[in-house]
Amino acid sequence: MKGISIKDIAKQAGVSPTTVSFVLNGKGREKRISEQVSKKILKLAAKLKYKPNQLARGLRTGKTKTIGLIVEDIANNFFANVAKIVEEEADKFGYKVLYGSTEDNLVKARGLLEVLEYRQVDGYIITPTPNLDKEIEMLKNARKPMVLMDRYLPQIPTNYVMVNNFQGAYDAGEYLLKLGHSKIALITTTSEQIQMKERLNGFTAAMKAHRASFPRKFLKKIPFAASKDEAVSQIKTFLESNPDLDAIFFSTNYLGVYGIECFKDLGIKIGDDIAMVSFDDHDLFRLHTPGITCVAQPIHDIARNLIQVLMNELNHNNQQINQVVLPATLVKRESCKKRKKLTV
Amino acid sequence: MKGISIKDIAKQAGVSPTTVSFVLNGKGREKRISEQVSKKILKLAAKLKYKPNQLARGLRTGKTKTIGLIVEDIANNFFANVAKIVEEEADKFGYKVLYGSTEDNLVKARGLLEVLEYRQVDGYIITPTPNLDKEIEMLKNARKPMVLMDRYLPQIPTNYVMVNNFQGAYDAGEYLLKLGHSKIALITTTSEQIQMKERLNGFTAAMKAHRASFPRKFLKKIPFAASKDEAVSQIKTFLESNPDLDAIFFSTNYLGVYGIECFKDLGIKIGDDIAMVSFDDHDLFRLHTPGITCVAQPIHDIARNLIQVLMNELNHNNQQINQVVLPATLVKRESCKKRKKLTV
DNA sequence: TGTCAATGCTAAATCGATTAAGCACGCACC
DNA sequence: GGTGCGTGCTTAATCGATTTAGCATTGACA
Repeated sequence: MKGISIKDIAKQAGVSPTTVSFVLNGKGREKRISEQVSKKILKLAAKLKYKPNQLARGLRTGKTKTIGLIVEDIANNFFANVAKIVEEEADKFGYKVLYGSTEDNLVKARGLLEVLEYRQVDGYIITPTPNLDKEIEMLKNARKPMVLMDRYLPQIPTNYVMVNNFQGAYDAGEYLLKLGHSKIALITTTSEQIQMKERLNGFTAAMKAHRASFPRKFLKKIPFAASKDEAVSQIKTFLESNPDLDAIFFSTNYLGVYGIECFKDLGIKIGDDIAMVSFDDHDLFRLHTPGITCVAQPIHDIARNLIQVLMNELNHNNQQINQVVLPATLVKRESCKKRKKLTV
Repeated sequence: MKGISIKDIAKQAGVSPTTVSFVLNGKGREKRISEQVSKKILKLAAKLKYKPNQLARGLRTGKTKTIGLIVEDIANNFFANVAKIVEEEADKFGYKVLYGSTEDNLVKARGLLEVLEYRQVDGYIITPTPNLDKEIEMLKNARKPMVLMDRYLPQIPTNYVMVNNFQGAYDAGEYLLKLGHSKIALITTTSEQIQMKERLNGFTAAMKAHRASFPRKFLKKIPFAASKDEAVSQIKTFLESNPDLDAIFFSTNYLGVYGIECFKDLGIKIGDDIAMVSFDDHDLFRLHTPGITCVAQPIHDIARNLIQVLMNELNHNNQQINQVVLPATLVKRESCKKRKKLTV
């Protein structure tokens, strides 16, 4: 039932637990333990399948070899994929992952942070919710290793790993313009978070750069807290009151998914009646008929960079701040065709 | 930097750490600590925002208040959704979740189990890979609280929570027959795992019950280890060599997704040229045009039952075995129409 | 007055590892 | 022969909580 402890090995080897600890931590040489004794201990440890008790070790050293991962929603395609690779990468360094979803809710995020502190995680990967500034600031001041993902807090310089939201949205806008579309709407959320702002900025910059008009009425913001049904109904209303649109850019994957649902319900044919691009890729976008053009995030790179930055902090107590911005890729599918009719 | 410990409270309250521990663990009455002292300690603890050190507590009590969750693939819709609810439910009982994906690979599963043991999790929720019998048996013998999910090992009586695979597949088969289809294929994996066998059995039972023929050549097994491209190409070959099929039942969500991809590539119109049903629901199935009929698993119920069974084991050291089988729901969409042409 | 029990609390061991400090021994050197 | 130093190991404290055993004090009762 109970595991093998360092004492058991010590007893069998006829030495003190200290000696065993030194050897098993690779400090045999440094601590001048003889080759003979070292070998004997290592053999015994292997034979008894000794597994150090992480709790005891953690209690003494203050390190748990665990990292906390806070995502917006683990059931969301993007976050689930990142989480998976984060876990794999962390494992390579001997770290395990404790995770939780915030639903972008401040209270939930606070709760998660509290639990993670309580569990003494060594480092944090955080998708910050709105107004999480104070908590992030505190972690920063406590010099906790931490990386933000998907978004950052402009007021607080921290490590982060993100996709280039501006460029992604810019590329999408430019692409639609080059296909000949001119009446292009942007459907986004009311969220004031930086990633959403950047997507808005990138899109409008593309419009401006190509001297295309982008009137207010072509910008639809869906309340951040809206339920799925509310969001779908708002998008439908928007579509119905703007029947002459050429194309729509959806600023996140779930809005894009809702959009498809609206088009389906309203009998609007994607590609033929209207062009669409969505931020983020998704099985649905790939396999939908027609396929949905999207701005894909480099999920593998994001996850790898997150762990790399975190490990840097954990191991070298780095002072410098790492801010990684990765390029987004425009994946062209059939949801965007060249505009045929030159007049409405 | 360092947290508040029980000693700090003891010092400030002018009592011993023992007393503080008793009170904070709700044993004040039992251990005959006076109301006065109890109140003072509770107030101080609240004021200082005392958080017990889980490592120390775990070291002493042998409990970590952590459960290990082993899924097949956290990036898979079904598992991600279950994981999310498992986490929420576990949280209600004060438990955190450590998770990992096996990719249905025995070696990965062994590695995960080892890490979880090493981390001293209190209980396990496991999606067993093939040939994991020995490890499960060992956990069982060690009386570790454990629940299997999605499948079980017929040779080893254990707790499990699953959907009724037989009934789900039966319903799907029967539904297709009642729509007038007769040449119905089943595309499944070569996996010998129980959940896949049951789906096969349920489907063939429906055929038999309705005296429909189900020739060998209508059963296609895709090698369990096949890559996505291999699988897609095999499905295509199968479709091309059986051009007169009325309908296809895919036994898992990812095969259904591959199927859609094949139909798309081959220019086969789902619903019109062929009917399809897939096991598991998915955003893609819901929003595809036409919508894909599927056998949906009760994800919430599954997750809730998993935690309930596990908590039972954890708290009452239950001896009895809990085997929960939940009903699957046939979600009817447009991918299955009534058969029109009575002759080919 | 002495015994016993109840009351209210504390001392100290414990979980299993890490680590600062130091002990004993042998050898070299003046 | 005493001092100093390197070698090879051990002792004991420590992390923070839990828990067993038990110590004072008080009051009841014979």
